[in-house]
Amino acid sequence: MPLPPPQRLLATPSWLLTQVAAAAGRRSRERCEAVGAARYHYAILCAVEEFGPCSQAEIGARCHMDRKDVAERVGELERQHCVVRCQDPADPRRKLVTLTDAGRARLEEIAAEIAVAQADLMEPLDDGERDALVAALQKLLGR
Amino acid sequence: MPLPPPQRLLATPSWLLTQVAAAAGRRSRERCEAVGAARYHYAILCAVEEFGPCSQAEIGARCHMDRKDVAERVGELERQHCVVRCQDPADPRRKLVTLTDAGRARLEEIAAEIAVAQADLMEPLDDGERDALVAALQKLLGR
DNA sequence: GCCTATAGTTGGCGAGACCAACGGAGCGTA
DNA sequence: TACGCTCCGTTGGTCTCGCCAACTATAGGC
Repeated sequence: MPLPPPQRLLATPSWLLTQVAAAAGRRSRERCEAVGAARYHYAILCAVEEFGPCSQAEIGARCHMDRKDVAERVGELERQHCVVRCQDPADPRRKLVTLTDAGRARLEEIAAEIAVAQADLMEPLDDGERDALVAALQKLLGR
Repeated sequence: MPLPPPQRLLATPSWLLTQVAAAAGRRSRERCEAVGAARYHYAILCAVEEFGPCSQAEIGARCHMDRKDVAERVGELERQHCVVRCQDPADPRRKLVTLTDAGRARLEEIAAEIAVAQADLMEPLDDGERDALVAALQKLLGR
């Protein structure tokens, strides 16, 4: 039987967000690990799929990831032949990350797992509540 | 100018939660550090204030913290004379954590900082949206 | 008197967010 | 043209947070 948390914490959005995000992260991580992937990989693959070959800096800016972490994870994806890295002819500083066919298949594989995790997480909410939650989070993010 | 994230991520609650929780955590942490405290300290002080002298195990269960972390943080609070730890006469295994006057003052000090962080975080939302967000998060947590 | 469960403590791990420094390369300007 | 500033990728760290394993001591049921 779970003991109720202190009222102060229950009224503190940052605490609630931390708790729920931890639970959501756990679910997503477990699902990703089931197919041998990490959460970062999903974000990178999504970015490369939607915005085409793009630099690591752009991936980091779009997915709110540190440059270091992008470099590491892209390296992992490259070793799995999910993406290829090649120098940008227009600017040799940049390395363009391109999705391969294997990467596209991998993306859909991970996406299916992620979808299960989301459904599991959001199960207690009805459709209206889910939409409201997502909208509120997007609003908080968009600054 | 912030580049927009991939649509897939924007539609993924767990990703949104992680991002917003990270931003919220950053704000709260900065505010807590301004008065030389950690976020864990606030949770512990809240629990002890609301539920009276209680065991470390109970604090952990209520605040969703690992026993190890509770022990460490309570030790820090004790060194700052914010709480006292004494053996439970009814069960020598338990250590009852009790709030001191200094601890109560410290709690209010930290609470004021936390409140600023919350107001800052939730600024883009109107009252209705805030209530809906908090209610949805509580619902997701309550399982 | 056993056996299991619980409480506290110690030590460690892994994921994530973040920061600092470096070399290489673009770009504007004097 | 040469300088300075900025950006990109890379390496090597740090810090928080959640979590797990092992150990000792004790409670409670059998």
